[in-house]
Amino acid sequence: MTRGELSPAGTAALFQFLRDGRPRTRAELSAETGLARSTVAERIDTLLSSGLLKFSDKANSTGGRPPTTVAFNPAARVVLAADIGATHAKLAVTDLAGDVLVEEDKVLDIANGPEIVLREVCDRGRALLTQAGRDERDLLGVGIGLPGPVEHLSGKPANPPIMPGWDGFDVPAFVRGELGAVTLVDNDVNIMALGEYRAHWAEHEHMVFVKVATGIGSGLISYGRLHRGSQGAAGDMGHVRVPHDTDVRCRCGNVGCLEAVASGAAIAAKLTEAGVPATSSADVVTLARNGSVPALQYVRQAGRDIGEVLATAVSLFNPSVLAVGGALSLAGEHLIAGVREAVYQRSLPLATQNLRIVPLHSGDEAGVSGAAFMVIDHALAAGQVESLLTQ
Amino acid sequence: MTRGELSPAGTAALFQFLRDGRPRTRAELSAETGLARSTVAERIDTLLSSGLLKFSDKANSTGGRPPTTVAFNPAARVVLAADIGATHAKLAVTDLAGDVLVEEDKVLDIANGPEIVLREVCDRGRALLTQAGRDERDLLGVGIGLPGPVEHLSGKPANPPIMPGWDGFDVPAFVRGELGAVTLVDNDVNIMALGEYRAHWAEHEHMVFVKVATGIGSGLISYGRLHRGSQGAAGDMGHVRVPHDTDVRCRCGNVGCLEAVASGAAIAAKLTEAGVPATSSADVVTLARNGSVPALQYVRQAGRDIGEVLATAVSLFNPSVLAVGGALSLAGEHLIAGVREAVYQRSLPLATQNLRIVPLHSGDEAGVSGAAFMVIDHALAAGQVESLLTQ
DNA sequence: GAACTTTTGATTGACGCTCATGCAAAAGTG
DNA sequence: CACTTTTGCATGAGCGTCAATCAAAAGTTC
Repeated sequence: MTRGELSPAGTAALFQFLRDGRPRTRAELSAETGLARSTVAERIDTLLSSGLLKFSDKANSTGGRPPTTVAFNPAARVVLAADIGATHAKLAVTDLAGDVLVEEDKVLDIANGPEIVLREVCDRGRALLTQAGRDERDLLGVGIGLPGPVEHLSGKPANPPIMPGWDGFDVPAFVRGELGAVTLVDNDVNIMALGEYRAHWAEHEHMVFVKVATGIGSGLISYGRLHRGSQGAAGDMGHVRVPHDTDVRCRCGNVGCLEAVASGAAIAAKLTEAGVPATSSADVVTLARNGSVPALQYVRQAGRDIGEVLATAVSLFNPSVLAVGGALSLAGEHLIAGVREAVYQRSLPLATQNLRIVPLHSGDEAGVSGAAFMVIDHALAAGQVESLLTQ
Repeated sequence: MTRGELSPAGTAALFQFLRDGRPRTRAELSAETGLARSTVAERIDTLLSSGLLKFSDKANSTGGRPPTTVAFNPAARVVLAADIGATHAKLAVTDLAGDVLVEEDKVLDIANGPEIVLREVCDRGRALLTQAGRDERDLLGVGIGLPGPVEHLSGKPANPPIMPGWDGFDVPAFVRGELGAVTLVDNDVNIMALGEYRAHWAEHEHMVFVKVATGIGSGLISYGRLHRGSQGAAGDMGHVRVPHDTDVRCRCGNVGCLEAVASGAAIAAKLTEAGVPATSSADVVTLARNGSVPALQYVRQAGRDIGEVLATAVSLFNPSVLAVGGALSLAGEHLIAGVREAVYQRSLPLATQNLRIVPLHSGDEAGVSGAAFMVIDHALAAGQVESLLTQ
């Protein structure tokens, strides 16, 4: 009787050991998993020929033949990631480590509706694949971030305020029709949170990410996983009440909403009123960078206001990392300084003693990186790897 | 070659299918799992003899011999659960469905320190076991809730404000020494949240539970799992700022804390000041039940204040259930009415359209029930069941 | 360069788990 | 009582895992 051909479940289980990217020798794997050397060897062979593993450097010899090591091979497949905003999009092809291989910024108008926008994304995606030297058969999946609430399970936008024509549109079905690949969708703040978390803070359990731009939103990571909420609406911060400024009217109809007080749009309005013309977050950032005193003051105060709300989030959610990103965070350290000021003042010592309040480390790649991780986490999870072994 | 004796992993996997308590026939299990009839039969035998399954009613005949059904047997083991408060404790022995078999309320002072308190809990626990007709060998584990922050992984209280002598005490080691059973510990609000969730809202993904008594705290359930936070301090609501009343000083040194405005202690103080003497939450409840107008007004206003903070929690966390419990919630519908008023006013429609704001369904059993579920979930999870099969 | 050490790949038989099958007894229905 | 369906028991085939062995490969040490 010859030895068995393959055990998909067992092989996938071994692969999970190697997901972290650290190279290991066969002997180490045998010891770690408790499997026999022959079993490990056979499974390694399967994984090597599927491409999911690759040979790594030889380890140091201890007097005899040095052991070869094998490691996760991020180049086995690629992911197409799209971070779609209201007026432009960033596309990228990443490897399985979430590292961007090629990327591209595109001007597009989300208001053109899903067919036009998504077809363009798919067309440019194909071009990027080619540019990266890969093709559609290498696609592990497609990850898309959209600027509005998304029901993640179905991939359909849910009552998005700024995406005419997108409500209920079956994004995964459309993209699958174009590119033939599994497609996952989430809102842009969530994928930024995921990208920042997985790229820089994965050893922490809980994180809060806040994006301050034209609007204000946040993403929550609980036990390393995005907390999406029951409507996919978790992280909404824009219409939380700020503990002062209760007279400011918000477009939502309420008063004192954070977005009406501390968003890029709100600051621009305040500046204009103060005689310093500004219409957008970008204007505010430019002014702040050029040393405009009122701009700096307003940005810092916005940081404090946001910090007031984040103090509540910190008390409730008790994260160990609070990351601040979005266009307004590009106006130097003033925003985050205001956030720190308010959070440390308003939170109990227990909640802040191990809390790090940091600017976004990922820069503007956070979105596509997170979209990629969303796909990678799904497709490389336990129970999904088997399908990658046959090919 | 005879058929194999047992496959612990596979048998445990079959058991997970039956965890929901629904009786099933062997044929159904074979179809659901894809396993052969003979394999299912053998595993069922193993589970029956371990006691984890029991025979259930016969299903209806379709013309021939009616199939027997098997179901999860909650009586296979028992759990000792303790919900320890500042001045008294509730102990219970539950079955594996979390149902209370026997229970007991005890007066005790947490300030006596861990040895005295825990020894008494263990002694009474043994008595309760006997009363339930079981003994220590039937113990699946012990679950304990404590009135302060707990590092759940180690089971050690972490800087508890009202538990002198408990800081860093190794509760699981002590209890294991007394009763020889696995012991899990968490704070009392978390176990109440878990108890309420598992007993009444398990089909929902996300829940927020708030306990309003002498203090104010909350427990968060994310994807059916307690979100404990990085210091085990998640859910702290007492020192979140209320968007008005910013002049009220709190014992924590800050101003405008929710606890200084809306807790049972705060209401009692306000009533006393208004000429209606009251010193505790219980006094407030009694007054409110007797129709004291100022008491009703203050309770309702406390509900609004708490609702203001919960509105933020709802926006951020986007639960589908918000459960309100704690001593003050016993003062009729006034507290929850205030909560509803503020939450619905201050939250976006997307977050509230599927939100239910409900009083605690579990009553004062929520704590022990949650402590039991904490143990059950841990011990009956994938990978833990195997150890129960050998015996 | 030779002897030694350690890893690797290939081979083998033993063993245990799962499956499909068959059969007789059990326990109902009509 | 004939019929139907479930159940328990037995059997051999197939497959995966393991332990053991051996020879080749690839370094280190003297």
